[in-house]
Amino acid sequence: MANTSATQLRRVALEQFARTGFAGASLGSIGEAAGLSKSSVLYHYASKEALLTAAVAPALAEFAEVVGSYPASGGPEERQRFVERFIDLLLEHRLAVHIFINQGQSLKGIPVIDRANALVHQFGEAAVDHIPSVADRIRFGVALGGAAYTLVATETWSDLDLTENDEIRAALVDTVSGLLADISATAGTH
Amino acid sequence: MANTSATQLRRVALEQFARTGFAGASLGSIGEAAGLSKSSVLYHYASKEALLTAAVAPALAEFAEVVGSYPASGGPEERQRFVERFIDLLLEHRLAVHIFINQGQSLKGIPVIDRANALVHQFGEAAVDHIPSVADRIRFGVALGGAAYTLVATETWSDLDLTENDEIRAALVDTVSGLLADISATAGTH
DNA sequence: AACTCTACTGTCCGATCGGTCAGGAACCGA
DNA sequence: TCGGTTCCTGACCGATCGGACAGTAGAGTT
Repeated sequence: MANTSATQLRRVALEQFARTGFAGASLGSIGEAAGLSKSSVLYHYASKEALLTAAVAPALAEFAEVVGSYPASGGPEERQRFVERFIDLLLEHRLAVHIFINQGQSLKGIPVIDRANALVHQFGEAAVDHIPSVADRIRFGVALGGAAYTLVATETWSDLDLTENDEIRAALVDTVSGLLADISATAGTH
Repeated sequence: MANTSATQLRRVALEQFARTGFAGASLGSIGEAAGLSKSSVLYHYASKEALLTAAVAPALAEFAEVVGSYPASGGPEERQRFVERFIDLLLEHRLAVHIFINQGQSLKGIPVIDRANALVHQFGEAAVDHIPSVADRIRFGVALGGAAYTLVATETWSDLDLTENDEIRAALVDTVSGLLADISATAGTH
């Protein structure tokens, strides 16, 4: 029941949309990779856009939850918990995150992408709100963006299994926590 | 002489290839944005692939130079100089870097992209060679990948002029240097 | 005036795109 | 055995893609 054609299509589509881009991935090649015809893809999902929506929906929901839990004001232990949640989100949904980051602008107009863009914007505003200096905002961007990018790059250029790799998770949490700790140290003085 | 149709086309093409993806950007839309017809685009560049090649050529040349100057063994002051060169490269050629990072896999087979991929690979190998621990490799990835991503994201979601912004450059150099300093500190002990 | 070269364009072509539609095969409870 | 539902398919359509090609306007040259 868990491995239906519909879920298989979602998986394949997510990967191709992330790798080749939404425009570059054709319904035919997605169907072929899933062992189906183009017509069958359109049987399960009414349109290419609907397939994209279904493919990124779980990531979007979890992303919204994590962004909502951002501790604008809070102690270092709350911040630590947030970083871990964020890293876990990136690990689990790195393909969807890759789509949001790299195609968020060119796919404007597609509702699910607009919702993701709104979340990113809201996240950025919340962060900028309590991070006054340019240097600290850059640090914030390098920390979170760097973590997101590193996961995609690692998967692209090596063959490590990221989902089950606690060492990588720990290293990411450590690096990002370190960067953000520098921020709260200086931001706390304003 | 500097602002010919050919150079204008290169600029427009670089931006559209980065934003919409190589597959998503059509010769017609590139020509339209440059005030020319699709036929004129193909007059100046024999094919879409040739246009891509011409658009990223300067970035690729400089990238090769910078990667070649990577100080596998060297003091902290050499490392500092390398970081500054790298950040300047990202600032100047961030659109091309964006293409290399995000479309390097899907555009395999195009010579100029293969050359860029080889450089990235060579860069990664050189780094991994003298960075033994997983934690430090992650730190390395977050530092350089995060810097590259942050520039593109900043340009995407804000309207700052990055080329002339010394504050951002300084913040990036500082952040990346800090991360890499942690690496040389621990890597020196092996 | 005739010629040449450069920059540019409109038209046409085959391939591929997303999407529609009619229908086939397997299984269903009645 | 039958009608209904689910899953899947090939054939087809209009649009758009990258690219080929013939031709034109204009500036120089002789």
